[in-house]
This record gives sequence, C-alpha cells and structure tokens, in this order.
Amino acid sequence: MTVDDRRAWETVLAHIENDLLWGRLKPGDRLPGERALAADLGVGRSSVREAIRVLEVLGLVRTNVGSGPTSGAIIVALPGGGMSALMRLQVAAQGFPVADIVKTRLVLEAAVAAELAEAVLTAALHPDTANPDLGRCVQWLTAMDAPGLSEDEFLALDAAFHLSLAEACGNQVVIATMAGLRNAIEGYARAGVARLASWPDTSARLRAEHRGILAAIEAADPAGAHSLVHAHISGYYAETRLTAPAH
Amino acid sequence: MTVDDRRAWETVLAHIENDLLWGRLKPGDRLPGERALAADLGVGRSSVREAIRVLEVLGLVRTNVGSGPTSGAIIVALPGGGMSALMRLQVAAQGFPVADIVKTRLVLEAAVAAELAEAVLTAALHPDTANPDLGRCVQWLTAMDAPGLSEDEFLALDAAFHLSLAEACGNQVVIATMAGLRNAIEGYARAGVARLASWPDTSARLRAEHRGILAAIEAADPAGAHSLVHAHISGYYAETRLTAPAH
DNA sequence: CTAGACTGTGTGGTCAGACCACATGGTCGC
DNA sequence: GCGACCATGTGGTCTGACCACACAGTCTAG
Repeated sequence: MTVDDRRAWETVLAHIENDLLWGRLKPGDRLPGERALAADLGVGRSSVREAIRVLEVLGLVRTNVGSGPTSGAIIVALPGGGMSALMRLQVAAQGFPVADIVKTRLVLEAAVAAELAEAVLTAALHPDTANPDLGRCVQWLTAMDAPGLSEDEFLALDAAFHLSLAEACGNQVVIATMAGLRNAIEGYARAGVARLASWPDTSARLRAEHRGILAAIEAADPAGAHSLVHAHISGYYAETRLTAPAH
Repeated sequence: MTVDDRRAWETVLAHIENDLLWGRLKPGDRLPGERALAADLGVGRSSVREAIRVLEVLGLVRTNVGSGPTSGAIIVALPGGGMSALMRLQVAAQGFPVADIVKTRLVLEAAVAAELAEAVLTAALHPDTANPDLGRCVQWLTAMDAPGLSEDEFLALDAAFHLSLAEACGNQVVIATMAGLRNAIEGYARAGVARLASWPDTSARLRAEHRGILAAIEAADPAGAHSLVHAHISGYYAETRLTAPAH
C-alpha cells in the first residue's frame, strides 16, 4: 500500500542487500537473470543493470556472459577493487587529499606491524596459539633483492610486501583498505621516484628497512615494529616530496 | 586505431576520471548532460547512466532533475556515503567480518585520539600552532547528558561524538572510513543494546568514558587517550556480545 | 508598470524492445 | 563413439520513447 519513492535501481539494490542479510544469497551464489529480476521487482531491465553495475564496482559480484553455471552475476565479496576505485576517484575529485591518504596508511600499517609482533609474542608465550604466517612477506622481500629490477617492478613488489603484512594480520577490512590506499596513490608514487636523488641508494635503504620491520615483528617487538614502519613510510614520502601525479 | 575492449560504461568512467585528474572537472562543476556525453563518447545513454550511477554511489556526484544551474550531475566528492555503502554491503555479503570492522575502528579511533592529544601538546609548546577544535565533541557529549533520551537517540549521539573526534583531526580519509565502519555495523549495534544487562548503567558508563577520553586529549596525554579509547570500544563490544543484526 | 500565471525547454528517471557476442549443452549425423 | 552443429540463455549495448520536474522567459490581467 505504501508508495515506494525510491528510485528504481535503489529498490533493486535494497532487495539484493536484503537477500544477502537474510542469507538467501551467499558468496558463490548466482543472482537471478537481469530479465527475471526486472520482472520480479516490477522495474525495467536498465534499472536492474544499474544496481548490478554498482554491486560490481563495489566488489560484490562478478558478471559473466554466456551460458552455463558460471554465467550471470555471481556473489564474490572481494572488497579490494571497490575500495581502490572509491579512493582513487575520491583522490581524483579532490575529496581525499593525498597527504591524508599517506597519514592513514601510516596509522594502519604501523598498527598492523605492532599487532603482528604482538601475535608473535603471544605465540611464544602460549604454544597453542599459532604464529602469524610471514612466509609471503619473506618471499616478496627476497624477490625485491633480485638484481636488475626496474623501478616499476620494484614498486609493485614493494606494494605486495606491504599488503602481505596486512594479509598476515588477517583483518579483511584492513587488507582492503590498505590495498585501496596504496592503489589510490600509485600514480603519485611512480611520479615520486623520478624526484629521488639516487634510486639505487633509496631502493637499498628501502630493502634494509623492510628487513628491519620484519625482524622487529619476528622478535616480538611491537613498539619497535610500530616506529620502524612509521619511519619507513613517512621517510619515503618526505623524500619523494609526494605532490602531483604523473599524467 | 586501437580497439577499445573495455565495456562502454568503463569508457565513460575512465573519461570522467581523466577529466578529474587533469582538472577539467572540479567539485562544484556540472557534468555534461547524459545525452551529450553519450554522443561525445560514442556510446549509448544507458552506458553513460551506469557510469554516473557508479559515481553517485561512490559519493562523487549528486544528480538533480529539472532545469537550471543546479540540475544535472554535480561533482561533490563526499566519500562518506560511498564508504558506508561499500562497507555495509561487504558486511552483508560476508566479505567483511563484523569483528574486523570493530578491530579496524579500534585502531583508527585510538590513533585519532592519540593524534589529537599530540596536537594539543604541540599547541602548548608552540603558540603559533592552533589547538584542535574540540567544540563539536563537547556539544555532542552535552547532548548525551540530556535526560529521557531513547536508546536510538543515544546511539546516534554516540556515533556523532566519535565521528566528531575524527573531524577534529581533519583527516578526510579517516573521517570517511570511520563513518563507513560505524554505519556498516549500525544495525548490529542497535541489536546489541538489547543484550545489555542494564541500559541506564551502561549509558552512564559510556558517558563517563567519553569525558575521560576528552580529558586525556585536552591534557595532552596521547598514550592515555589511546588506551582509554581502546578500552572504551573493546569494552562496549564485549559487553554487547556483538554478533547478529536485528532483522 | 507590476505581479502573477503560463508555457517552452532541457534535465535526469524509467521503460520497452531490439540486436549482438558469447558460452553452454544437447542433438544430429557421420 | 565422436565431432560438428545449433538452440538456448546470458550479459552488453543501443535506440527511442515517455514521464516528472525545475527553471526561465513570456504573456496576461490587474
């Protein structure tokens, strides 16, 4: 009886969100076809498509054309892409100052490192608790030691290492946020490299600092890990005088 | 000459993002009309609409019907809504565990409180630096002392107070993220209140803790503010045994 | 001359229908 | 038995149409 003054695509979005909340849709499930959904909700197919487009950008569904069990819109719940898109566009639209992105990354990553060190400490005191898995972090560090890496390759490995710290921590929100923060200023980071006095010196220093951070974590030194990460990130951004992107 | 294998709406999105990056579009500007944009980019109007819908959900534009200078899609760059939608849906789709949301909020808000205390300290040592503006925070605390508040009203004021701390800090990324985190678990928070042993006792304790946090900040005690926030948030969520939302 | 009503125009919002490329799964013919 | 073939259903896209809306200029009544 009540009128629905929402826009049609909002109706669709709310319906799908409701299905998710009630468990009628789970990751791996397929959404009904666009035509069926439109008929069920009494809206046009274009409105359904707008809602699904939003879900896709937000990292909730993946769409596939064709036929068979892998076709259609499938719930995936991968927040990384959505977070990246949001932050990248907000930086572009001047809603997110680059300085704030860097500061936030600083806070989150320092906290992650401290928490990892804390977990190592806990694992040492209580043998029944598991040590955080830092294997991936070590792998990325090793890869960064390879000679002849281009600057872009090094930056990619650097990003992978920093993200692997968050992954070792296991907090999905932090993982997605860190990925988004990093992605949002990727262009700025690449431009910053050009302003460095000496890339070989800087990359060597970065590698050493990475080893130091990992050592502090493995030594169960939360405060040390925290301050080392703080110095690592703030130092790098000060050095590159991060300001404008490389168009 | 090169083929564009992107989907049509991605072309539109990329075009607008490019205009933003190059400064051809700024906050306050109006996007070209949907029909004009479609013709310019050689795509259908529906594809343009899908891209604009994404921008709207991400908090980059606000759309208005009608005519005149306020009609059409206007760049606004308000990330709060987009962050909220992303996190709320990711929680619904089980991409973000509620526990991770709470943990992240803990980390961010504790860091914010510490930074505010640090700023107070800096302002005390260097008279040329400004004190953070905590006036809004005090206003919300005062409002929370009003008698006869319903639980929902109290929760709303509580959310406003916590957000005002981030606003005092001035970091746009943290402001938007905190708003999103809070919004994502709002339903869970309301459900948690029902599991409290005594709402009057809890609300009184929360008010006292808020005062304590603010006092630590104004006393330029970063470590104290950090630990008080930590205890405040983790204590509350432990007490409400935050698990399932109120359907 | 002024104030109000009126209408033209351009906006986003929505729908319906059509066509395409694609991937699958069954069927038919060898 | 097996490969070629085609019917089917999917998302992706475009077109055209209509609506409600809000403004701006015009027109009319006072």
